Amino acid sequence: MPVLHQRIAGDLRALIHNGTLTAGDRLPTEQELMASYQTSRTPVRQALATLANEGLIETATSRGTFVRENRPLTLYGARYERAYRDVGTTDAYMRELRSQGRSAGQTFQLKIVPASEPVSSRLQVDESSLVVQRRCVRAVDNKPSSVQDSYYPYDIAEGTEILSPCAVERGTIAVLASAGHVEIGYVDEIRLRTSPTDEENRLLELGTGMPVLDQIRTAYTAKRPVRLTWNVWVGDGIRFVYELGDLMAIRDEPPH
Amino acid sequence: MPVLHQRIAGDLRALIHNGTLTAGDRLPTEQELMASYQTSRTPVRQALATLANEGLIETATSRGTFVRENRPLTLYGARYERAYRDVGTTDAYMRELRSQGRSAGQTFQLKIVPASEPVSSRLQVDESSLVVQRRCVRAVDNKPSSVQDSYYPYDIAEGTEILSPCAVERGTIAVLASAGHVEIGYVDEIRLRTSPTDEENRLLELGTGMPVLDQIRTAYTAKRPVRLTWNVWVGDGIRFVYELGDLMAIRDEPPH
DNA sequence: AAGTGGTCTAGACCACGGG
DNA sequence: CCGTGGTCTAGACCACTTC
Repeated sequence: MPVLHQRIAGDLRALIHNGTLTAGDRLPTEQELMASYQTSRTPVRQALATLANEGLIETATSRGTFVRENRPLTLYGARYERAYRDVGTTDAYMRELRSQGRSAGQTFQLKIVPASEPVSSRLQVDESSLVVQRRCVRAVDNKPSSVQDSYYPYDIAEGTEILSPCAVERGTIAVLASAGHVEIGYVDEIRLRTSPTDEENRLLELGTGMPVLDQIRTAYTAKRPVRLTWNVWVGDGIRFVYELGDLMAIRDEPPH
Repeated sequence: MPVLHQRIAGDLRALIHNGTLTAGDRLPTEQELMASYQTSRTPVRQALATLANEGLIETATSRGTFVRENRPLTLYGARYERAYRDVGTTDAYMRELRSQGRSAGQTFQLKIVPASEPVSSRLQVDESSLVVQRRCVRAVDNKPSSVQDSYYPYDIAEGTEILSPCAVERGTIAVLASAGHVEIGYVDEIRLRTSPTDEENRLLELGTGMPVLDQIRTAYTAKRPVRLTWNVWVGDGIRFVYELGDLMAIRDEPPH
């Protein structure tokens, strides 16, 4: 038999899962829960903390506690026979998003910075040599979804649109390609990070305890790494899909 | 200026990051922290809860609070030109683990079960038709690391070693191949799950609030899906790496 | 002004682990 | 038996939002 705070959390979790409470709904206040369960504030708050941790609810100081929306975005890290095929028409991410019927928003920012360690080692440049950083903070359905930092060695970005401080319509991969830097492959790393930076907390509006997923893509030409794209996603807001091998006839979407 | 519980958490976090406290060390007791900070139990416990959430520490009732070890395992979801090449010698996972200098342990279990929804839709079999489930609970460096459930349509497993209730030395992919079911590709899905099941909590010894990562691999022959391997990893214990495209000369390991 | 969640105090009892 | 963390009580003050 679970203890009180677990029972409270379980009851509320059930209300959310069975649809009695849905995205955006306000939960009972702490006072109301204390009254319902004839208890003090501690177990009520512990129950709410648990649910907040699971990403089911979010608390808004002075306003209340609300059911959190969660429709994870599906991102194809590799799609059979599509990699580098339809590059150059428009940004692949925006296209994918629209095909899933989601609304998108983004802001751009350009910086020239010294390469920090994780960047320099992957781009195989000296630490603190200059790299171009293009930051893109993206929202899906009007909620912050990811912070993307793309890094380019300065000698490669020089003289191209990569140095323009706004979104490049045809995509930066196409820009690099027409400058002679044709990407032929990439390495994706994916890992969980449980303690986001303060900046990520602010930009992504992470609730208490929500971890992030790092997706680090190092892209190569035949000669060298030319691009490092570091995506930080709200942990429960993304699903990665990699299609690999000679898949051909099989063309179903992976389920839910 | 942060509030008290944030200061306490920050101080302890610093002690862990700078190496004053290392894996397995015991933290000051709650009483000691209350004395150090001249405060009551609440902010101390909140600070410890925060760190537990980040996976930095774990609490052991009646014994104390300890610094948690965390050396994430690197798992190659796809490695250029290696997929399906050296299959058939021994289990790929064990080989990879040994090459990273980690010790491995695993337990097996065989069941024949009706296919639940997420399994049936991916294997394209009727819901609640029979599938073979091979469960493998894996430990790395003597700590639970992942629960792997592999599912096979019954008609495919029938008459092969897949139905043997112990580890198959040459690997199940080779077994299927010699029975005429040659895998030609797979689809990997990766996502975060913030509320693990009670069973996962028990098997993986997840601390409070530690999420898990689902890695769901659906493998295909030229005709149909033949295998579904569902890995559940301790959230901060794994790093996935996918190498894609025509990478050839570039043969550095991705950094830490 | 009233109500909300965030923070903190100062206690209490419990189950459990180790000497 | 004593110390540990887990749970709970019964208060308090604050900053902030909403009315």
